Amino acid sequence: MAVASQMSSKFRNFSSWFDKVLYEARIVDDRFPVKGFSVYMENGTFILRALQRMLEEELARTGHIEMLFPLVTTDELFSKEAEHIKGFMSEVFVIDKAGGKELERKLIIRPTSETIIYPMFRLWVRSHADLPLKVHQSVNVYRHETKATRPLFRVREIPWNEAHTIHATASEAEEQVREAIEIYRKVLNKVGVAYLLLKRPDFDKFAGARYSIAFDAWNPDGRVNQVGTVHNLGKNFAKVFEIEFEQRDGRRDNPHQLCYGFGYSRVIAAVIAQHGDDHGCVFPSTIAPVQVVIVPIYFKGQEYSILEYCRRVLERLGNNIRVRLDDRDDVTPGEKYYYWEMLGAPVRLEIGPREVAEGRVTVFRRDTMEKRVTTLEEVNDYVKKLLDEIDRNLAERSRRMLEAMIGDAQTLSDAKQLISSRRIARVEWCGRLECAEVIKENVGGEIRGSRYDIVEIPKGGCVACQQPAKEVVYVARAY
RNA sequence: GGGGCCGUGGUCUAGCUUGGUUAUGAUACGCGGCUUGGGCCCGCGUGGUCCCCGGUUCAAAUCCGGGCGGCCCCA
Repeated sequence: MAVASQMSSKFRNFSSWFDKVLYEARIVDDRFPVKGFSVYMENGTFILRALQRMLEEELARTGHIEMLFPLVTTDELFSKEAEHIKGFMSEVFVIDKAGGKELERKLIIRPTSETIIYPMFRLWVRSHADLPLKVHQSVNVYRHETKATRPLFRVREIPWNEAHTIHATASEAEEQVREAIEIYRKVLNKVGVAYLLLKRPDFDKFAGARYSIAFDAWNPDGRVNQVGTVHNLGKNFAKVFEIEFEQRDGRRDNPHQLCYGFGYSRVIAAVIAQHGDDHGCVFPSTIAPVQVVIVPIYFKGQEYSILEYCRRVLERLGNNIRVRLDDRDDVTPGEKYYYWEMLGAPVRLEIGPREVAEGRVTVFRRDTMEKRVTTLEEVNDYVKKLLDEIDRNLAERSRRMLEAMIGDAQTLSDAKQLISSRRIARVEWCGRLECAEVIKENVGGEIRGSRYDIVEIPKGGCVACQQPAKEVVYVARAY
């Protein structure tokens, strides 16, 4: 109950807290005059690239090859898979003019790249020896969101990584689902983002998929933030795109396919939203643009010796730590503290006459706002350990917050109570669409799915109809 | 999809109800001085299509219509 009633202002007024932080921490500038399109400033870009590197490293390690596919498809290709087109048509950007003239063949800007990549897969895949084929690309996709756009969360230009794989058998495809989940899990762990791993209900799966698994990150306003999804497409797309391969026994068949996507901008949003506080961003060391900032505290006449000592600390920290010496002399230390706290630097070293005299360094950790003291000799080890400790603490704190946000509900009104107090409701459901609609209408949140990572067995009746429940599902408002 | 609120220097904001001097203040920015252990202080200076288009009026930041953009609530 007392989950977040008090605490920082991100829980009280998430939108204005978030907008202010994005702007002041120089993550994105959302003042670009086209709705849903924003500018990634230096820190946003740094973090995006850092996430990209981490993810692509995992993808490469697991045998994914990187390619780059075109931005556009045709409406003929786009319309091949019936469910797919139904799911995306309403939010697609179309180019129908070029050079002032109507195009005889309209172009569709990718909202996702199945219809761009799969015609090529048809050409490339010949035999079982070509499989598995695992391809990925980090690109922007475009969706004309009709609901209110929100910076990083719901935008019309979406930076993400999408992977597309082809497999000979259903069980290999199943195995690939697990690998994909593991890849995303690793990256999200490195930045301490806590999420629910959910199998989406049938009515909410990816358009054209057999089933969809999603990573829903928690958010201070109670809405969940889908940061990644893994879809098992079965043979649906292979059939309509006529992808075939020759098996060992010479028979031809359609292969099984997966596609999975990892939303960079939404992960950035999750990191900021989950770890941030009243002072601004709190970044884990894995993605912090500046991991350690050194703030000299000058005193008249001692500027030189203090700065000299700072440089010695800087040298000891070596090249493996992203460290910055803030040697501005027209800004007071206090102002620098606020500045670097807003920017989310995990560690700050304060160095004034005391430290110089005693051969010590005062160490401030951003996550808990605590200060400790170490020595010049030990500063490197101390800081390295502390950075790891901060990463662990952020992840742990965020995970606990997620757990605290989840509440069990036996009745619709209990569930409604949970949703309106910005929490996530766990309920039992019979699996019928009518009841999903009843839940949505009466509770104010939608069924996001059932746990994929653990088994939860329903013990009672559906929260809506009281008939025997088939699954335990999570209900929340969503971005 | 329905309803409500809002848009004023880079940022936040007063003024709008009841139209009428040079659009208010803070912050930021630039220069100088003083300071430096949590946003210090003093002086001088820069910075505005009052979101856009149209209308009403002698006169519009202010009233009306439309558009664009943002926030919130409901479905």
